[in-house]
Amino acid sequence: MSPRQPDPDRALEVERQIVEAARDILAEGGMGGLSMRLVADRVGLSATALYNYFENKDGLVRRVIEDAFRQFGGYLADAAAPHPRGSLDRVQALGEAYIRFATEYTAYFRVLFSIQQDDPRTLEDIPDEGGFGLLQEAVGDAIAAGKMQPVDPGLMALYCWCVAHGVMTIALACRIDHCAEGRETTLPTDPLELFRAFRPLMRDGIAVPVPIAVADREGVEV
Amino acid sequence: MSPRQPDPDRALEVERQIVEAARDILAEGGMGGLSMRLVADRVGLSATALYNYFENKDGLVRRVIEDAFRQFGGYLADAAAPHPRGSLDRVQALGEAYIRFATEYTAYFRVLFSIQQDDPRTLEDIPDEGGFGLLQEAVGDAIAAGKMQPVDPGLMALYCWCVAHGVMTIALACRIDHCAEGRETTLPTDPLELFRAFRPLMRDGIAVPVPIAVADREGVEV
DNA sequence: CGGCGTAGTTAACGCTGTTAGCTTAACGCC
DNA sequence: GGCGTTAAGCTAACAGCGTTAACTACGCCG
Repeated sequence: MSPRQPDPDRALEVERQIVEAARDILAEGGMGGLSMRLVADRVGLSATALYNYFENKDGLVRRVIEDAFRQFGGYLADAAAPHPRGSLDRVQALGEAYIRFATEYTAYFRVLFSIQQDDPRTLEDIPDEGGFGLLQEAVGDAIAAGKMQPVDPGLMALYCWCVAHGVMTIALACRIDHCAEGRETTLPTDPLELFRAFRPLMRDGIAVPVPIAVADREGVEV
Repeated sequence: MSPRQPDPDRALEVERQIVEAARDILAEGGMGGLSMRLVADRVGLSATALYNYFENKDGLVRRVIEDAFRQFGGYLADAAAPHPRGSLDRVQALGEAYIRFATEYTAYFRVLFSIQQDDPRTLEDIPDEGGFGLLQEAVGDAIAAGKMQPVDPGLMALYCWCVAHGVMTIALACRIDHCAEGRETTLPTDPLELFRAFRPLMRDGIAVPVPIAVADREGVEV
């Protein structure tokens, strides 16, 4: 016995090339442009050879997504780094970086947060450690510093995430400018500008505040 | 001459059956389960016959989406009807109906607001008249009634939409409960509950308010 | 050298959207 | 009634997809 030994280094190298090709194709033409045969052509293999490295197309895509999530996490971390912990600016910077990443790497974002797939399990590992944990930490610090409402940091972080994610997904699915047709004032069509326009509403709320000290001084009026 | 006349009534009836079959298949198995041959089988035609009624698969899907958007608009209108115009409850009811529709008709919602497609133009007509216009109206009334911050109603409506949409798309793409792993408190995993948990944050903002009357009385403390 | 396992190949299956070409049926007119 | 015209359907086919089965070339070890 003792047949031919597998070469782990070479296998990893080929695997890396496959993932890289798949990533490029995905970034170029989106999910619809990705096929096993095309990936195989790029790395100079036949389509069936890919099945030696990945169980199936789903496995390959999953791998690309994992890498993209890691890159996403790094992107967010870089954006947060310049801002001091406990500051609202740090939270805002994370939100804006979220939008910028989605704008810059739209094809990735589309795949990362597609609502098409029936099994959201594939996404459950990476975003938490990468992105959401970072946001939750920043939010927790800001709450501890008295800059944000003293609520559950997880809930607060999730809320901030929802706003940024909502802005981006709506911007990708619909044309915002069309929502405002026939209006006098114009809405920002750029997602980042829109997100920034939301800042006052996020900070101070959508309802007219009823400050206690003022409320018992006179009738509620704004 | 004088050849055979086309029968518009029958053509419309067949077209209706095709759309209905496509809608059902979409609701059952999502976008991935929809194929021309399957639709054709359901209505007792061959796949190629569908091309007499729709330009291609995209056209058929677009038609189904249009219908779904109309249904969506009606769903929202029904939810808003019981609440008086100008009330915050009406706005909140619209938001909750948004979540409920997405939960109840998930397959529709996935197709309606997919971020996969590269052309968001297809979505641009219906949602405005159906859903967004309604929300914008409710928000405008609430602002006029002094219940909401006096900002551009379009911007305010878009903000509310982003929150609801963010909640739903995140819930569909990731598992919320996994975001909170290893935490002491638990986050609501149900989208509707989560949206309701966000209500205080939406109302009063995420930042600690600094009421003027209180701020100059003592140091800022919460 | 003989055997064995790795890493690749080609051929094929069943599916997809879509087109071309053919057939059937209904209608009005002579 | 027969005929031309046309709507509406059909089958066959093409190119592409993910995936499996069967086969081949290569290198190691005993």
